[in-house]
Amino acid sequence: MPELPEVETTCRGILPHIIKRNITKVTIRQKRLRWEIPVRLLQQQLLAQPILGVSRRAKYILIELPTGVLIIHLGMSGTLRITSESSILQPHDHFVCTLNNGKSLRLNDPRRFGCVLWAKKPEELTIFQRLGPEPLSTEFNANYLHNKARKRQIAIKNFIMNNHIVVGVGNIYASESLFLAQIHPEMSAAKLTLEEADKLCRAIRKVLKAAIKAGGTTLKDFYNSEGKPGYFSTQLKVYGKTGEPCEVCERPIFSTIIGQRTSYFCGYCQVKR
DNA sequence: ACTGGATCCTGATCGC
DNA sequence: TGCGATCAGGATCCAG
Repeated sequence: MPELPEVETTCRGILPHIIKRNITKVTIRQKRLRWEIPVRLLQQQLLAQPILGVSRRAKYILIELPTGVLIIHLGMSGTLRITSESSILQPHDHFVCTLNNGKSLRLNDPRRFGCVLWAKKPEELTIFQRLGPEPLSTEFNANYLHNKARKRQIAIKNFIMNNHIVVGVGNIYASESLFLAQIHPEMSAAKLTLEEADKLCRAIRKVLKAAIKAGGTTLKDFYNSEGKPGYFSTQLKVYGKTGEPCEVCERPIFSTIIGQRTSYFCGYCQVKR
């Protein structure tokens, strides 16, 4: 799925096409996503109102209207694209907003792990209240991470992928960040020293910023709002590189399953302890 | 309060 | 070529 950089790329891509436009039609072809799309509520709330802004919180895309916020999550396989209003609907185009500029905003999500929600204010939703800090904010720092990690026996990789701890770090960028910070993904979070926490925070920020700059990572099916891929995959150091030489020490990259997710690391640069 | 595992889906790929 | 097994970028929920 889209991790934070892909969601950020999507937000930036759709913004100029939808800002200040009105939604003239809402089409919901499949309402059974992660949570059922509130069809009637959206039909009531979205029509004939100007879109005031587009932003992101965690991996949620927030489209602000005068009476509330349309909240979209892309799940594992979702894309949100701008197309011409007349272009033919594709399989898995579940949710479509037709705009008064001849364009459409389309959520396509084959696996249907995404969601479309409505809230007066996102903060009123439980799922938003539980979210940890944005990784690119000052709130996410060495002291915060070190303090949260105390007494947590879970593997550090799972820990940083937990959106109650910090948002936006998914399976790709977790592996990449830990490689950059030279921390073994299976190390228990409780062992994280303040120094390592600092290194890890910086690594997460660096990786995410670089990925945003590159327009995200396209493995196979991430495309931005204009249908183009992201180019961060050329900068990946370990993700998907089992057996290939580590860029630093030239020993082979290992992969293993941690918390049901494949994890990639260098067994030499990221010493286990 | 934490932790690991199951779970929601479709589609691509791989081995036989 | 066909078919079943396995694996995917997420995150919630549930049992222990």
